[in-house]
Amino acid sequence: MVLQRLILGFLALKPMSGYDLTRRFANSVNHFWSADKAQIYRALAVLAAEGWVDVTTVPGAHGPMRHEHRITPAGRRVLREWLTGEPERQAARSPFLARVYFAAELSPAEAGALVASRREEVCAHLATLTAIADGWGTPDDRASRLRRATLDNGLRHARAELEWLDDLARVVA
Amino acid sequence: MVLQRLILGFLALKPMSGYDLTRRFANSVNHFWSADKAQIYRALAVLAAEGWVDVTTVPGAHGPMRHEHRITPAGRRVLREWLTGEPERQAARSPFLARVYFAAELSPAEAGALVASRREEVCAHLATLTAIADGWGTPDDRASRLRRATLDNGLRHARAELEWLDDLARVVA
DNA sequence: ATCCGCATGTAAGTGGTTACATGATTCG
DNA sequence: CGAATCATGTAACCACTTACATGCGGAT
Repeated sequence: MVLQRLILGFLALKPMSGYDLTRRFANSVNHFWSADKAQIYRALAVLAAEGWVDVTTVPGAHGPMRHEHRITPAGRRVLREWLTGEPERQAARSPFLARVYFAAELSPAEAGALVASRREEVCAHLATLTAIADGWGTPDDRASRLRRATLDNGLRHARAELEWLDDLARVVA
Repeated sequence: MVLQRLILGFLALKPMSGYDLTRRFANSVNHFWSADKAQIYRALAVLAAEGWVDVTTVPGAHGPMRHEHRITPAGRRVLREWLTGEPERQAARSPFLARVYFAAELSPAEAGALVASRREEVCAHLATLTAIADGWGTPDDRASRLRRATLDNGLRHARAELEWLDDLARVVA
């Protein structure tokens, strides 16, 4: 569902092939939504069947044929309805917190290693987000500011996680 | 995988039935892992088939028969291996950030409503976590402090989200 | 020739959700 | 007598992941 809507969002900007969308997902929304090509091709088939996109086959600039997907008026309606509709609730699922919950089974040293490895992951993630933000540059219009806000969200949460890890390090010791 | 390990974690504390586990999930780890009974019963069948739990049928105190699941030494080994093993990476997926990313399709008023409704959700979540924390009382041993830390994680992230929403409100206006 | 990037998809499996289905006991 | 709680599960479906499979065109 959300994946379909995200694809409609991208196609509202310009027509794209499954390949284009796969790259887009990888380098512009990957910090809050990951999707691989198997999923994307399937979702595109559904969108076409629903009449939310039209598909035309065009010769690729260098290589095989491209299937270009263009959003239809019905597709735009669906996109708007999603944006203004009821929020979907996401089930909380954190494998790391699951480990922390049962970390009393571990020695202080082992628990410390668990926390340390998490800290490294979060630092790496923070660095990734910062690099993406630098790459995007300073946002100048409303759309850019909103896209940038999704990155800031990740940055804030990463910093919150690091602060919490500092507390946790004291608990496991 | 993680669900199976969580169940082993609970069974390491004491033997339980699928019903017991369902309630446990609902009222002690729901803030970082949700699981419904259909999943839990399926996972228990797998754990039994792997030889990580033993099942005995005992008469229920009031009602039908209970299937009591007891962790085996092999099960304890699997639990320990999970706790000390490589961290599983979780795919980021936030339906709300997905909307924000494409919120330029909305009017300022509509985008404002989106942000406001999110704020209410987060406030409600914060209240829920606070209530759970009050219900648990002050942790006195290591295990309790670790369990409590999983709640503190949620509290920190909820507060970070609220701060970010304040920034976002300025962007959409 | 061979590898890389472009471009398309299918198949099998895992994990999670929702709805269905049954039946006992206890309390009002 | 009916509703709630205890207690068990199955079936169908949806979303996501991983691996497989194919083939063109351009660069080394």
